[in-house]
Amino acid sequence: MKRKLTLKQIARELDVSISTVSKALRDSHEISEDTRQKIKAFAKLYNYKPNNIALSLKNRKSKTIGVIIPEIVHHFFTTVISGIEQVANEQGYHVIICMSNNSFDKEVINMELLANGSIDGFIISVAKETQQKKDYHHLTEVINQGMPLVMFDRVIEEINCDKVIIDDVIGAKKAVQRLIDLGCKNIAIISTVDYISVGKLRTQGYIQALNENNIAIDENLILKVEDFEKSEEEIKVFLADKDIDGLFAVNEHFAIYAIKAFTERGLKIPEDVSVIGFTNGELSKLSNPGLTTVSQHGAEMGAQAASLLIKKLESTQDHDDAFQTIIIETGLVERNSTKC
Amino acid sequence: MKRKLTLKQIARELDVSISTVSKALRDSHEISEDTRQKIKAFAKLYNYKPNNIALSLKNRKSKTIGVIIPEIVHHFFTTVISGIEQVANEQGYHVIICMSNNSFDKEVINMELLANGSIDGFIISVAKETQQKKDYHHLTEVINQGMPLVMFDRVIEEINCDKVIIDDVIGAKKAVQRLIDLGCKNIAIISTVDYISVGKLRTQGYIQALNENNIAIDENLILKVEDFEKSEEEIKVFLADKDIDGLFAVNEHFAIYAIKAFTERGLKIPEDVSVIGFTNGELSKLSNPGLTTVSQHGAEMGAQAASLLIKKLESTQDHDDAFQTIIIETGLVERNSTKC
DNA sequence: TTTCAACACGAAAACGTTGTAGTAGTAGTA
DNA sequence: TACTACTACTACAACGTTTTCGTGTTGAAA
Repeated sequence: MKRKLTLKQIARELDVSISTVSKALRDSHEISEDTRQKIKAFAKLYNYKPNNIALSLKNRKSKTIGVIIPEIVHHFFTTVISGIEQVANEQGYHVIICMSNNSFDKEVINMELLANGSIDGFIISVAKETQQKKDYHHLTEVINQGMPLVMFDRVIEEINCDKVIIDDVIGAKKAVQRLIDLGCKNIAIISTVDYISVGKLRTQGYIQALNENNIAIDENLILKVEDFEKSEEEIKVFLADKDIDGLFAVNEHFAIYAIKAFTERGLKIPEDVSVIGFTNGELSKLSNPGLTTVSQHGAEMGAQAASLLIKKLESTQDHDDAFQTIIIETGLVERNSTKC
Repeated sequence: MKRKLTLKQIARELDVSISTVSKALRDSHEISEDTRQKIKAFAKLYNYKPNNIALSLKNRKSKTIGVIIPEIVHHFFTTVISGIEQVANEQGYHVIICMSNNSFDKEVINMELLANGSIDGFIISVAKETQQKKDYHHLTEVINQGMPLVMFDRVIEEINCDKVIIDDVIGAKKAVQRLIDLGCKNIAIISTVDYISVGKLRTQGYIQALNENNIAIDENLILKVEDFEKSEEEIKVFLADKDIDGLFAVNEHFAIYAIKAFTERGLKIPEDVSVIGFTNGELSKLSNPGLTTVSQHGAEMGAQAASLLIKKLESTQDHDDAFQTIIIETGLVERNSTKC
């Protein structure tokens, strides 16, 4: 198998020194026009490309950002990645992605893999399991090594670093307020167990909205889904006997399962029940009826996260440890699952 | 910012040579039990981790596989990645992912980034734009450099390399045959323009199924979607005046747009029209009614691709250029969009 | 006493770069 | 002639590893 062309080979071939080749290719004025042209022509002909690994080793940086996401299924993460790539590429950085699949172990392994030289900094949304376990040693370790880290979406408060989040509370509140404005009297919520930060916060928003409108909280109308895998069944059972006219779900899946459950009971959306989900993804767009959702502006989040990270990477001040938390505004995309 | 601990620092600290440290950490018998323990304890205490970049440079391999996918939205790709990771991790390889976002340029840039040392081999599903442009220089270049490459799903016939595909023709044929067996008389297909290989092949399957059942091909029942972005509208218009009782769509999106269009016309699924999609993803599961689809066994594909690649990577024979094409069987997952 | 193996360690090269410092050779100046 | 200045290069160190090949010190056998 042919090895890649190196400076050394070019040097030998053209009977000059390695330094000369390197300099010629970087257009150094130290090298005569003649030699420069000759070397450049040769390099181009044989398609010379510098070895990134060697460069990384030499420069002690890779100009690469590592992104760790828990699951790729959510369209939301795709938009975040797009945002990250946009900004990163503009600034001459590359992006590589690893999936943790919501597994703590995988998150740790992937971070260790990348942290040992491959990348200059992390952008991460932590795995469910990590939030649950509350074991953050891999995160603190990376930070202690002096590698910048930016968290987005699923962040961990205890960790001191830059963060980009949406205001889950306000986002949820907006959604529930909309349901109230539409005249809904009995509004239920389908959320997640509390160790998932976003679930917890969105539930808070739900409660605040009700409180501010002097509507009593009915614990029976709050479902905290335990197991994502079995959520469809859980939701069906939960909704089976509920007499509600409004529903707020903390993600797309739950909202769609709910619509399914309602439809099967013969209820009409939005005539009988208005439903609002969270995360404006593919599913919401394609669902039937189209799902009204809180939109998270993923691209914006990704862009901000990348900006923060790169700023840290390029700052020469070693102890610029003023960490920021950027809050991205949410929107409300109205479709046909809410009456107008 | 603290630098990572290196062998050199350990050596200086413990007043031994770098070689000694390296050997001690790798449990060489050349080093006395005493020193070995001392060094290992120190390394553990200060959490020494070898620098991957240096290792890659030295070994001229990174034990990392690069995966390039066109879009992450499709649940299908997620399952493929899982399959790849499964096999790769078992064999001590890591996986990094880059998205081309279906852009030719991004595909090229990402490949060049990874090819220059970061990875040992590629697993790729090419971008739409690449298939359209028929510009494969980045692929051939990588191959010429001796870097193994495995294509999956969207493959390019002209390129000589290992491939993992499903039999799109047979998969489509199965689906259409099912519609015929269900008693459908007028079966339409929503496909893509022919430069997308899978679209072309699935259309062939459709035609074969009809032929084998002595049903005449009606060109009016064949839609080849040009622009993904505008597909919803295109499909709506196409279906507006069609009197059909069966529909086969070459992906989930098209199937769901079709169902939406039918529903808006007041037609019932599956009573009036049976619909089958391709790719058994999230959308099919969550759509209402659940969508009957051809399943592609993504994890299996990923696993096979990774196996093929690793086999090539570990084979010492330089000219083991017998390339394989593995065909993964498709299944049919029946849900409620087809009557039973 | 000499010779030799075993032991425990160190020096150095290599992977592919880049940048600094050094050095021939030439031309110009006093 | 002798000095300087410039041109056009080359040598070398460094990034962090691993590994091969020394090498000095023992202790034991001859």
